Amino acid sequence: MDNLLSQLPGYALRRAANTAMTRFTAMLAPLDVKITEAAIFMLIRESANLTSSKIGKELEIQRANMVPMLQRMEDAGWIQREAIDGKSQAIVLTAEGRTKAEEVAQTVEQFEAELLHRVPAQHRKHLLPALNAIWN
Amino acid sequence: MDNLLSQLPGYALRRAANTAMTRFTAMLAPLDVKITEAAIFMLIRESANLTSSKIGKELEIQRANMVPMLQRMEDAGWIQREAIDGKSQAIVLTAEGRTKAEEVAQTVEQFEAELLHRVPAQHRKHLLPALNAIWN
DNA sequence: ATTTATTGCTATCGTCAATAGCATTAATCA
DNA sequence: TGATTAATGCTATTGACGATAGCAATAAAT
Repeated sequence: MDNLLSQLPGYALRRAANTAMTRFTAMLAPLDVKITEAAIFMLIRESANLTSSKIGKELEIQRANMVPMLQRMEDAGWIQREAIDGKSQAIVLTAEGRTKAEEVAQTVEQFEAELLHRVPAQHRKHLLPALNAIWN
Repeated sequence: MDNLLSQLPGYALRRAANTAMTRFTAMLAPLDVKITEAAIFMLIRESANLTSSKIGKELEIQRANMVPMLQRMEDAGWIQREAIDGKSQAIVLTAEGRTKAEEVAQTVEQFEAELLHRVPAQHRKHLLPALNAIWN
């Protein structure tokens, strides 16, 4: 009965993403970090002088939806805003935020390793290029 | 800058699913059918005497979340409930629902074909087993 | 200098999934 | 058989994430 739907790549994609993200959510929970915040951490950890809209463009998160994310991250003491000009503000990690970012990076690494491990070896190297072809 | 995250299978999985589901949503919109409803249609189209909780188990949708779905599908005139015993009810397609189910199935086929087409040929046959390994 | 684009924001909505709890009925087993 | 346990369908609420429409201020472009 399940055969039916699990023959469909689109359905499998949805289910796989769901399963993986549930797992990732659980792994991030002890850090009190959400998935999207983890992505933001990964980004600003490596690049300085990113603004909200630059991050949004990169992660394809709309400006309007960046606001509460960054607000929470600021309230948590992880990021600070620094005026670039009268319009733009750089999103900068605080000391606490840097620590959190490293913990996140470590969790990401673990999560990604687990994920790949689930995929049979003969399919493993095809996963990333296949997925990237779907959204790029 | 994107290189960073798009090296991560988990991130790619999330983005790919997102892109694909956005596309699927758009394709279903003219039918006034939502993604989860499409899955339900695909299921009850092929199996008779499914109950809400059987569908839920199959699709891993919680009982509580099945309620508004089936309610909407009933209000739309696509399904009917038929008592099996004092506790369970079969979810049955109406005539209108059968038509809708066929349209959905056709849309699914189109969507799945498009999706596979996006994946470079050399990775194509690996996608389904890789994804199924992740959630199964 | 004026028009256009960008930035950050408010407010609101939609989809999907999760949790906790409840009443009714069916199934189990002592 | 009678009492316990499990299953079914439901209400109510919450959370994460994404989408749209619109606004005021500022920067960039012509």
